[in-house]
Amino acid sequence: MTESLDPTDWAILVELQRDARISLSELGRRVSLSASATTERVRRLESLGVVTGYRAEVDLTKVGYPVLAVVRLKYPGNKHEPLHRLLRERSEILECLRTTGDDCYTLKVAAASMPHLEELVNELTEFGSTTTNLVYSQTQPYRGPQTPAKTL
Amino acid sequence: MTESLDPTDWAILVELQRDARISLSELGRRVSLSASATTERVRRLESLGVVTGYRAEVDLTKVGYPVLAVVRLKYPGNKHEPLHRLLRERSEILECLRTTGDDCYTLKVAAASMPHLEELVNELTEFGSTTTNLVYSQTQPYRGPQTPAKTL
DNA sequence: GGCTCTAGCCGGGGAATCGCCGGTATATTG
DNA sequence: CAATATACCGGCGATTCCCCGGCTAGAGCC
Repeated sequence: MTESLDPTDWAILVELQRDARISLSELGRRVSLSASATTERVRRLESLGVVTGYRAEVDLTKVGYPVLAVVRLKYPGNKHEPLHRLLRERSEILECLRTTGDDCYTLKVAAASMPHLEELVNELTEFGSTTTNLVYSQTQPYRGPQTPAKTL
Repeated sequence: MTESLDPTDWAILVELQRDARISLSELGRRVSLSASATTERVRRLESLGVVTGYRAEVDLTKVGYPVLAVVRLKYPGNKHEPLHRLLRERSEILECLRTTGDDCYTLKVAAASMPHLEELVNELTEFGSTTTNLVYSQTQPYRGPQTPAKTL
């Protein structure tokens, strides 16, 4: 905290969200900075925890998981360890959001087939009642913020 | 298509999903391959579209978007262009899944504050009725598949 | 078997990059 | 004003990248 990010930092974040594997020199060129200054800023963003990592994005269909679903889980109990264990074990569960509302958890799940999805949902139903919606398409795979937040 | 991925390809995918900015030499060391063979495989995975990109992962709170919400949108019409335009313009909308079920769209939205979230939801409500759930926490920011799908 | 073709891997060498150091200009502080 | 801190640049050796040719194993064919 709590140095806010200046426009150059935002430019770096935008570029690295677009392509995280460009060289630091190339990144410097794009944000009009020398390579060493760029390196310094990126290191700073990493050590401040602003950038938490770099991930390759994979086409789920092409790696054998063509079925994508959103599963909402109504979880009455308060024993969360077994669920967390399942999340760790099952890399088919891509994302797990704990939310307000009746459905305490919203999960994004990838499956190889409908039987596979059924099996996954069955495992989740051990914990509570589930609502499953299949995903037709997703607009962008993922995107992060591109501009500083307006202070209201 | 449709060369399936061998164990070495999967090892590469796992490593690049964990840290997409390691050098190709280091990646080669981790998967027990020479740098040039590793490069060749990575290029192949990219050109096949298995790897669709590399993204820096950003801490939303630290860049000024501490409020995360799941918004489900019931969209009766079939005019999707205005919605798609909103998605492109508003980088606060991180993800948009079109799904089966009553709520045609499930969105993941980041906001700077509750008033900001309200404004975003108002914009979405132009298109249909919305259901909003705030996110307390998310287990892992994101994760992709780590193993080949079992063929059933 | 013997031949060819191909896929996949290795190694090498020049160009580019990385990591680290010192030096400079501006702003802040005592 | 002096001292410190911040952010930047440039330069140097070590590493990595990129592209090439060569090697080996396996498939297909005669």
